[in-house]
Amino acid sequence: MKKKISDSSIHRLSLYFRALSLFEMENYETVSSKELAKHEKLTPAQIRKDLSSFGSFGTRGLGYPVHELKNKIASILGIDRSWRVALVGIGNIGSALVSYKEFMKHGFQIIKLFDNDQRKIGSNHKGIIVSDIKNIQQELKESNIQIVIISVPATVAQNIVDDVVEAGVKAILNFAPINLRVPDDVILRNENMSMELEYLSFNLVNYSQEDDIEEV
Amino acid sequence: MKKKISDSSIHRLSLYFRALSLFEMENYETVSSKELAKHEKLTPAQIRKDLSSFGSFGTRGLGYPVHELKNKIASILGIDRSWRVALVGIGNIGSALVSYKEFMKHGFQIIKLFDNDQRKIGSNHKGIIVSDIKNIQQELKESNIQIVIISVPATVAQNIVDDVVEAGVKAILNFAPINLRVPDDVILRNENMSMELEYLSFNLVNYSQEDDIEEV
DNA sequence: GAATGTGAAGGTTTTCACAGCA
DNA sequence: TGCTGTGAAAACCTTCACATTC
Repeated sequence: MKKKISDSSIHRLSLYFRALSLFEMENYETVSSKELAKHEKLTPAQIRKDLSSFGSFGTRGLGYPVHELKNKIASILGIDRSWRVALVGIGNIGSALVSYKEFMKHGFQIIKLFDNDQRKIGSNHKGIIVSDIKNIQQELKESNIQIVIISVPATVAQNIVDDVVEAGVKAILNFAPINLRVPDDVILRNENMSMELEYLSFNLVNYSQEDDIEEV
Repeated sequence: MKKKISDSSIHRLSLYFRALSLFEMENYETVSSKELAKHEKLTPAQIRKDLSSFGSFGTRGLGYPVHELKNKIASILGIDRSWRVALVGIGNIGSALVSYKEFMKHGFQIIKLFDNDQRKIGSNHKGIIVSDIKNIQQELKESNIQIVIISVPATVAQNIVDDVVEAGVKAILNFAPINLRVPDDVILRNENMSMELEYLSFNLVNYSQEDDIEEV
């Protein structure tokens, strides 16, 4: 057991979960890898391979039981429970994330907010009082926070992450456009929104229709 | 020429650009693949490979000229120019993106906003008057929009994308948690913020320290 | 001496194709 | 018959290692 699961495979599990939620709402009992593949623009073989690394969930000749598979994936992804999340930096992006319903839907409960701006400290965002970042270590521990979202300017992000790590948090989602250093036992992911726009511009510049005629 | 550049390679170019901007600010003249690699937690070989698919930018024994390479990458990524961007859906996420400075820094100018909410239409966000989504096709064409950002609820996203495509836009960045259909000549990228949180929870659940002892 | 540029090797991920089961 | 589960093959991506250049 316990082969390494690839990053892309984990990401695809999120897609499967989302697709299955939709199929469930439309009262599908079962769904085939082919249908799922079509829905998410993937190949049936890939879906079967992905799922097979966690077990045999389907029935030959029939497909996968929608409700059951959805629950199974939720459990694999760890979104069948509630996660205690804190968010640091109540700027543009930060405020938007506090109200972002998709997070709650998947069990990510933002229950603590931090900022260093005196005007924001003590204010109420969606029922949460903003704490002073000075007390972050203590408060993260007290509230048993499991995941921290960083949405502060790049210049201060590393210092904050150091505090967060020292407070014992093992999972961090970083929106600051900078590469942060964390110890090996801490999982860090970056959300870099410019990156996808740059991907678009790269493709607009390099692969516009006309080019396709040429070869080699 | 014209080998296919991989998605991850394009994404890494964005990282190189960011790192080079920093090195430039610190007045580095040249930088080696080793230094860049350390900065972005990659391998030197990978950086050299990535860059070599676009040309020979370095000097053996010396490294890469920071300023020049930065400009070169900007040109490859197409961020050495200004892009005309429209944003649809002035909700939580939408409003945050309008004020997101990283976009402007990389040449992505949000110059049109659309919404279907009568209370928002006509209002002013960062100097832009929100247009009625009814007129989206005409206004996208009139303003020569090249990239559209979708930040509307999942239920209405496909309809809007259909309009956007019909207006001739070839690049779309989608924040709605749904898989959108577009023709082959339109580039669509998805920004799925829950996905990264789910990646974190997967790892918290499946790979906590203790497990590492076991094998096979 | 130092660091690039790059074929070749090695590793990982995806796809194929089919045996096996409902 | 229809669709899963899975080894094997193919495709893709990363790392190695070294000849080459400054």
